[in-house]
Amino acid sequence: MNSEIRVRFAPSPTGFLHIGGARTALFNWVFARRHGGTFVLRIEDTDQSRNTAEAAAAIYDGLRWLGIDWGEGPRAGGNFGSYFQSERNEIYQRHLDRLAAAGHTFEDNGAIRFRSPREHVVVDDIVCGSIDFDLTNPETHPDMTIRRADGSWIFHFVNVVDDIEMKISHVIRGEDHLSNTPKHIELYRALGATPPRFAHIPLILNQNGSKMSKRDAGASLGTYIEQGFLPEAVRNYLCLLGWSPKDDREKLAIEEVVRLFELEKINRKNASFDLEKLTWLNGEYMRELTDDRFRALGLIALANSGIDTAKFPEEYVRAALDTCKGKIRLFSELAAYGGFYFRDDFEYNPESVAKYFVSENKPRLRALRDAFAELESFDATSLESVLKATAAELGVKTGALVHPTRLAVTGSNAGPSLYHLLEILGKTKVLARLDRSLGNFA
RNA sequence: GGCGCAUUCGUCUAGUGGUUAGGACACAGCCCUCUCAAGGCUGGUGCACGGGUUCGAUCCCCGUAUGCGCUGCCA
Repeated sequence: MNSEIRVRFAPSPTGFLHIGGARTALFNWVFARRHGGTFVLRIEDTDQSRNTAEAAAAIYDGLRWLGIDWGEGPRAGGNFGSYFQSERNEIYQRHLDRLAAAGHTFEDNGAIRFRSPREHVVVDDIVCGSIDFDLTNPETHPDMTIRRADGSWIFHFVNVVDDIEMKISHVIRGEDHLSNTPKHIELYRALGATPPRFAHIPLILNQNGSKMSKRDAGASLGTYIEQGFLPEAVRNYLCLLGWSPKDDREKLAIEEVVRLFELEKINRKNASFDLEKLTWLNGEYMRELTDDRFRALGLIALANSGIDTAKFPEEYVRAALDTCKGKIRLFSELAAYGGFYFRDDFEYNPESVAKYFVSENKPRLRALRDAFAELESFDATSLESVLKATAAELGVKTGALVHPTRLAVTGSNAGPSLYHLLEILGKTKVLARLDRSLGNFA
């Protein structure tokens, strides 16, 4: 009975899911799965937030996106509800009464404070080790308020009461709570409860080493969703911040993380969030996407970039997207990489224009354009042989034709395979774009 | 200020009382190549500093510095 693992993620509904909170939730979830325990979601909305339901939705959506499900909590039910602190008033009152009856409280200007026993409290933390906190000095450790004069509750109290009531066995939370823990332990004892095991995990910092605040661009999980990151990549990256399998592997399936995860192996050092590395990892997962999923997510990404693919034949869109798969690390790059398939008004890269749209290339490109015009079958194989034959006739290297052509047709010098892209675009568009570019030469 | 936690390449990390301190991202160069990407190869940068303990410390102890957290009738 004492072996039942129950952990919780207890965010307050601020309207978005902090990336650090997401990792805390993830570690709790992985730990629960590792030990066959229960992961509880509890919404700490004591601060009379107005739009709790909407603000909490950001939390549900973020967790769901990451593939984190909860065995108990809002929308899941459970035997220890409500899972909203705003609906647990009677429970808190009951515990407060007990505390008062035992003489642990006193009133202060209408508020209720908890009278500290003033002892040494040793926090035996799974991650941080054994730490001795001296709470004997009233100057440095004043009695904490647990209920405001207006009747609303203070975090420390309700957090502890809920963890007792919900039979939480392990509290896995950010290291910013480490200094709060001795106070919480005082409360557990005063309430006659055995404190749970604690594990304080390091914080996630910005790339410059500063604290990631709500204002920082990457602080919200939502920004990664919007930019087209894959949930499995973000989840994998988050696992690697403060934890590792110790064998140099980095790309790990979540099942593997669950199999290997140990709180004891969590680092104690705060970690900086490295967007570059996340992007790299995302690219690794992008390459493994099934064609169908890549197409589906690609369509969404293009739509988000204002590109309407609906007016193109299904087969055309499919072929176009397929040439982009494996080439981009992030879906937000898709419009820049393959947007030329769907719009004629794309920008021409100025540096490339200066380099390739030069006078000596004009007759070459015109020769190629005329050769293309005579092609009956506008397929990749034919296009390649015609281009190479033309290059040979002109006495230039293949690249001398490839680069200006690509630029003329796509506006860029980076993109999908040229011959395939020409085939998909089709003769009419290709010739039109070549003609347009020929008129724009320096 | 007080209390607490931390400190291995720029970043994420592996690691040990004796290692050429390993991997990854990023970066540079080369190869491959229709570009980009991927892949292959090569390269540079690291144990914060000062004292101890020890035959020997990146690793153990103490101090300093720096960073972060807490120090609320925020959570």
